[in-house]
Amino acid sequence: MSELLKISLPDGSVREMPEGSTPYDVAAAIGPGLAKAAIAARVDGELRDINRPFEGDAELALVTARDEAEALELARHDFAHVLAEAVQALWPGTQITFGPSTDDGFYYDVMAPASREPFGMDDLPAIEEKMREIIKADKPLRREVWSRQQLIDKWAADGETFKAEWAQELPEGEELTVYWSGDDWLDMCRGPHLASTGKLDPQAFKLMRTAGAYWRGDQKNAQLTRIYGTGWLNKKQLNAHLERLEEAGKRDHRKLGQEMDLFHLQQEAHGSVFWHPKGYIIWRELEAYMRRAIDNAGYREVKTPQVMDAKQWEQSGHWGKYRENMFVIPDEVPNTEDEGPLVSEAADWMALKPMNCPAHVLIFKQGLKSYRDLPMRLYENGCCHRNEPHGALHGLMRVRQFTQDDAHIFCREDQLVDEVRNFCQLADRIYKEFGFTYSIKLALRPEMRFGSDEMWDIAENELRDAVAAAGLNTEEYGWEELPGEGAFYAPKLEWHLTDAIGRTWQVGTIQSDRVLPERLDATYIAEDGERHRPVMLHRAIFGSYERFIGILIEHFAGKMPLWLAPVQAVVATIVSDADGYAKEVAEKLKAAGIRVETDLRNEKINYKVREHSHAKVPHLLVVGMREAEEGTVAIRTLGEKQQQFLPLDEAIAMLKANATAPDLAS
RNA sequence: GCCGGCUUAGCUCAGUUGGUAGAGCACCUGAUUUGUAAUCAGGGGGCCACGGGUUCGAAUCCUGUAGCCGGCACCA
Repeated sequence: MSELLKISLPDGSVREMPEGSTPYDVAAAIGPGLAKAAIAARVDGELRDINRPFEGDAELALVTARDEAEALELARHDFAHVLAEAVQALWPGTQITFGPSTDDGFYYDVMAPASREPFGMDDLPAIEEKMREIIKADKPLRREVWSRQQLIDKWAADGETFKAEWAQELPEGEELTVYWSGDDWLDMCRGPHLASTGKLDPQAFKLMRTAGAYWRGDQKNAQLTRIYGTGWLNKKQLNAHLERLEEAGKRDHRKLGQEMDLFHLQQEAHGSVFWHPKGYIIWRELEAYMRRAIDNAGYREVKTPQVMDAKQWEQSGHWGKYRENMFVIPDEVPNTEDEGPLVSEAADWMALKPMNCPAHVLIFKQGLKSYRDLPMRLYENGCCHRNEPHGALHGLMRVRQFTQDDAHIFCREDQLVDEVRNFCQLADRIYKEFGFTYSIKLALRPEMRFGSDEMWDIAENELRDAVAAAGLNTEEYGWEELPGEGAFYAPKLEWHLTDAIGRTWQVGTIQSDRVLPERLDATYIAEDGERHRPVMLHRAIFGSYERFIGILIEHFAGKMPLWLAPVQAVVATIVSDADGYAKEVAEKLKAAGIRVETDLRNEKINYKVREHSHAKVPHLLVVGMREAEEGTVAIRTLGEKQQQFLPLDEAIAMLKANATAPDLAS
């Protein structure tokens, strides 16, 4: 005689259910409406299939489409399975690998059969069609527990070499599961899944693109085709998402950079930016802002050589570990007479600096340093060159020539945590002044590195401690540790900002480094009269001016805050009679430090308004004969419909106040 | 670097099965003196990314290269 299971529900009630019953049975027992609405279950906190029997007494919370996060996750995961099934149905012999859900959908990595090329955009409509068929067939998704050997045999028999390889590495003891789609297709998967493919809305997904992706994320492995889709609960959500993407496209800094005449890139200098006058105003404002910040924080600014001898790079370790990314140039005028080969010894080469750190150590090393000199904080707007993989270049976000707001802090061990914490606070203040929210990560020791494990233990722990001291190691700040992602000389704290379409980019960093001071033999004289090794903190907040400006443009959709706007005001006339007054207004604004232009063209005011609005000029000062006689201006502010009529003096005072940088505003 | 796609006027884009290149905006000229998101008319503009091939003939087909776009890998 089987016992009854006690199933506690969120409202505190307990239901007794026969052994072998499922969350669905509970839902059905409560009411037909709930049975229909329930799509999955949280059993003792774990998200599970609605049809998976209880294993004992349990706490149950039924999941419905109202639980949007869970519902989306389940749907996207199911879409991924349906995608894989569809591809195999269309092209037998296709190998499948993995297909997770993503922030806005799903993907699946597949390997096309040897008989055909990798899948491309042209294949997507057919796959979508097949996916809809599978969804409409309403195939039950059934969980089954398999042994590891069963899995290996199954994949080997099917010629699924990737799956077989993975199954080989699965742990022996663990409960391994597969999910059947109907009774003719299965994938190994932890689950959970919806009850059947028919729970998906066939109109709520769209395949977006294909891309190459390496098996297990390793360049040495085969390249699979990754098919990306976006997936939602219904068509309305899908359309809203597609609209969001379109809107995000309008914020793209590459597009706005061209439209607003800020900068351009061209083939002959790919990866290096041509800054136009308007774009460079933003740069100069940021530079001035950062100089104020570092002056106040006790840094001193320096400037170091662009090119140094390869011997120097050998000593710093860059020649050995970073040379692939360095622009190397011969330290010799080629002999044009016989064009003899240039020798390849490091001694005969020079290299453009990919980083500023060695040069800052060289400044530190000039003269004897006392413990009283520490911490010594050297700052540089350092222009670096890195020969990045061409596929990595991306507008302003990833370039080959860039300028870092780079500083190196030389300090004693006992000063380190304070320095890191102070830096965290400075970075926090600065990001907030720009209106950014950031996430913070700790990148741990990489495979290719200098220094002992003990040294890395210390370095990693002190960064952890400093972040904890600053209270930033929380979910709110997206705190996460990234194994293997550190630099070859030090672990890194990383600050990340997000672009228009949700990609995150590292901007700020601080790294505690004991390797470079050692390699370049930096020392100071301590209280004991002996030479000691300083610790070196590498740090940046903008990361690079290029990337930071790219993110600013996308964040503000080109509508820069007044203090950063390249043109802060345009004085536009209605009739030529007011030209004289318009010039006078512009002169006064200019004298007050406002970046102003005049528009005296013989065009209708509607035309001028439209044009300057498109150009995202924050303030349009319209003047006609009325304003000229009264000594006023009509101010139209970007994004506002109402205009303000102000006496000229008041208008100037207002603009001047609004154009103050946030760190200078009282 | 790898996979897929793209490259036509300053910009955004058309261009049928291969037959000698088009629009809108911008620009120039003229007219228009206008009160808050496009005044009208006329004009000039192209090595169809670059190289090689197929063809009587190539923007169009094939092939190589470069750059760009989306990912991957790598990274600020």
